[in-house]
Amino acid sequence: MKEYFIQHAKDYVGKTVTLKGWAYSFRKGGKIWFLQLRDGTGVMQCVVTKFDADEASFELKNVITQETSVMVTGVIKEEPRSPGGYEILASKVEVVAIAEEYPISKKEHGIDFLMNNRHLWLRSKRQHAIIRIRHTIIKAIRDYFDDRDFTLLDTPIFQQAATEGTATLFETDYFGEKAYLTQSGQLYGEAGAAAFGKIYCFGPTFRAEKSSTRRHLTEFWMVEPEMAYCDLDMDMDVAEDLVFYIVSQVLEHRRSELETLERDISKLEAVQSPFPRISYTDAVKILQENGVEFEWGDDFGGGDETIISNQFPSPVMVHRYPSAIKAFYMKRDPENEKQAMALDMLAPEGYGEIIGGSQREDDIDALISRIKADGATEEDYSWYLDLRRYGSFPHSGFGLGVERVVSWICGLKHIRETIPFPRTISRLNP
RNA sequence: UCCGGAGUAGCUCAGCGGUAGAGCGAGUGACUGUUAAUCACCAGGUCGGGAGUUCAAAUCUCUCCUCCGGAGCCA
Repeated sequence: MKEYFIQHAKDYVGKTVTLKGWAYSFRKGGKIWFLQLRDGTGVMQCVVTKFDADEASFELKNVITQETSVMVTGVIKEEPRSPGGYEILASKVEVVAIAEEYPISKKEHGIDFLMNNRHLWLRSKRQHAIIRIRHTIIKAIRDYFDDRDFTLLDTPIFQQAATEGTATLFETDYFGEKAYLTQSGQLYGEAGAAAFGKIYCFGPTFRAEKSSTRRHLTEFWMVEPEMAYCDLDMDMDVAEDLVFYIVSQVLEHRRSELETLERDISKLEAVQSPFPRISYTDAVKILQENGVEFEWGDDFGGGDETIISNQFPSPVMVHRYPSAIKAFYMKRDPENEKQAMALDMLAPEGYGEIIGGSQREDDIDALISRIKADGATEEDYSWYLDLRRYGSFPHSGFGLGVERVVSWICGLKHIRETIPFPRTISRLNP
């Protein structure tokens, strides 16, 4: 049996079709009633009159409630008076299940109420638009790597050792042993780069940070490419190219969703490659010129990132951070030991860091001494060190946080709306 | 963890020592072009929990809980 979806309504003009969905809203009259039918792909106005529909269908106006599941059969026609430009003149309306009084109305609600009803809130226009843009962003990421000879390498979620510092690990019991939820697939990605040349991993990531801010989730999605025979400049080339591609795909395929969100699209259209690349040292100068008391060696706070990113319409890449504030696996700058071959990409409009990456340390002795300096042992990282023992190679990669990108592209005030069921420090349900 | 704000009807809020309120939503009725419809009628409450002050507490005090905003923390 053929299925019909509201987003393809223009292909159905003049045809009799059956639409299946839920009652989004309605207006009831004495001899006519209007039903806005939502089917997940769009909203269609259904017109039910005493003359065109059978009596049983017409009388359903007395029992139908918001979010009642219904099937409507009728002819699709163009209609300027309809919100979507098309409507269906119903010959038959069938109720599948009457909905109880729906808690989410079209008026204002507080964020706590909406988050408690997240499973229902997803049905509303705005959330629908965000999740569809998220989908397009994720598809763009996958297409980007798949089309450029990267191999997908799925990395484990249960891990034995930390990648990004032990303070933010979620600990779990693994048959009597301690295991941790992954903070990053990177170390495994490096093994993959030695096997396949160019790989990416893409999956959920967990950070037990006690951060309660508009840009932190405890569970978020990250894509991490890792590339053999790739230095920091090449790494930045890929990061820039990927983000530019994501933005262009959203602009091409999700314009109406951006409009639903009232996103200033000109800000996205202003994103142009090449993206600016500045060193950490230059970034410090920008801060100082803007009156911020900042010393070389400190890490940027949220406000600092905003000042830096506001200098540019495109995302800006800051490279060569002080090695002291960066992870053990990052290669030192051959020209300055105090700097790591690291890069962060900061999104425009104050959305902060969307990418963090680096050229990796390929010298085994340097790695071992830093592992020890962090209080860990060679044993803890024995398989990782094997990657340097058996054909060490220059390589680089980065991680892109999907929700930060969704938040920026959608122009959201808070990251909690970027994922269907957000996990934050204060929310585990629904 | 710190600072600030808030918990009153299904929802959003007003009331701030003296009879528990409004708008929206729900319900009932009218309407053949509605877009957050309009109009009329109507139901709806352990004022976050506990303790205290007072003749009297939604209102003042203490305490706990929850949420929100910011800071810190955080590739």
